[in-house]
Amino acid sequence: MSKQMSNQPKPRNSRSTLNRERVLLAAIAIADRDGIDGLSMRKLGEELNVEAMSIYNYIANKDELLDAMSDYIVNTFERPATDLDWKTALRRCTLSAHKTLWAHPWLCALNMSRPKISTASLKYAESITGVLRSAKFSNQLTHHALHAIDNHLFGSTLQEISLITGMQTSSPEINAILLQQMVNKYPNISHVIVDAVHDHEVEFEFVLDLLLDGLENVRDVIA
Amino acid sequence: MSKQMSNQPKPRNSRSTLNRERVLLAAIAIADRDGIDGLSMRKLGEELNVEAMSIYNYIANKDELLDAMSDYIVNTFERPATDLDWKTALRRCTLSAHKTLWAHPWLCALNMSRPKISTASLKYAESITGVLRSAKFSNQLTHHALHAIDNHLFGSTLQEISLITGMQTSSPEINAILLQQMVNKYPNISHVIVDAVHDHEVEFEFVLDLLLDGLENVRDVIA
DNA sequence: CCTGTTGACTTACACTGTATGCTTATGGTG
DNA sequence: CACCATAAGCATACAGTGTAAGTCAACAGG
Repeated sequence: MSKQMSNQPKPRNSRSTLNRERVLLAAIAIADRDGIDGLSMRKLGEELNVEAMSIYNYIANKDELLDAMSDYIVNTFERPATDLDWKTALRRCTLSAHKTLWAHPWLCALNMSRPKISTASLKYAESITGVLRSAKFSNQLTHHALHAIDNHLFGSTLQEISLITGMQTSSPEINAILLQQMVNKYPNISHVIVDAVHDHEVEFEFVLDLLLDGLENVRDVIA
Repeated sequence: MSKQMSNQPKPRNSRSTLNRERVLLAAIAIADRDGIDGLSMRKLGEELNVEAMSIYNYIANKDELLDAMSDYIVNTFERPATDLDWKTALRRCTLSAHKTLWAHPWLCALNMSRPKISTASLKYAESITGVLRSAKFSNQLTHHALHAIDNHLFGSTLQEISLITGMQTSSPEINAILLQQMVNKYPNISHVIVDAVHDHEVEFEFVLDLLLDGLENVRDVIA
């Protein structure tokens, strides 16, 4: 009976410097620094002072690594408070998640483009769904609301991020020239752009409120 | 003066079977068939009965190819009709674009993850902006509306597509088992899922209407 | 016919993820 | 204490990627 039951593959020898969490954190650090395309197994090994192949003792393949990275962060999403009214609670936690996504610019694209329905995402969705149900939304409307909020969170943030990084790749002067040329070709856009406030946070909140208010309205009209 | 001016790189020798459009169409066909990851320069060459390197006579690099593919399709987006009220016009062309995106499942992710502001996207945005301005939306609100609609179009569609393709990768039996396990772990989601209608088209339209109605409301309240 | 242009081909290189087999340190057991 | 099965880390190798560089042949204009 002295045989230890190690269902978790906890390494018992002190030699092992590696473990799943260290791999994950290093991978996230690289992705934050060099972008998700800059994350290769060899570079990850370098970061961990280990050969690339050693990493495969802790993850099955790169896809699983990417999934795990995504899960790791989604798990840190702030959950909706249960002692607030539904709108404030969802508003608050969505804005919090929005901020988290900005801290890891690669996460949006990763999460949206990979089909996996992870337990992390499910747990988060479960909490949101709970709030909506408590607020007397119908099943159908809860379903719509969940998707609407989720899409806005990931979709808008992704667009914000890719727009910004796109701007940053070209120099300011080039952007200025492009803007000048735009005035001729795209009069409507130019006109709007000039005196519209460009604040992602504001814009994100605006549409979020549009959705939340709209959902509330539909709920009350039907009821 | 017999020398022909060929500013467009039109090949004059009959030998050349290749041209930019043929490359583009073949690339789109492969992406539609095998997914965007299944599109490699060598496979593209094979499809065109040509070696991979020959393609580089018509495109600078793969990134430019991807941009061009995206542009090619965005250019086919139905433009908003000018003889309809703004809401119907935007509703109609957004639903049309939604359908087009579904026909090329790789487009959403591609377009959202690459920062480039293409002329194709700008032209489309210009037309939308025109409609909004004609409908007496303020500059600020037009700006918000444009982003809201655009985000919904690409964001929601991307999520729909990746969800579907995710389901398809695992077998139906596995999905059934997962669903069963979910009932315990995620009671709220399970409860909602059971009798909610799952129709992407309906869901997409629902949120779209939420946005359009909300925007109209904000416009009229402010005015 | 000759010649310069150009489009297609060939080769080569630096990457990628990862399958396979080897080495070596380690902790548990006799 | 000695041994050894185990597993962590390593080295090699392979198929695949995008693409730079150099070669070759077919065509058009003179």
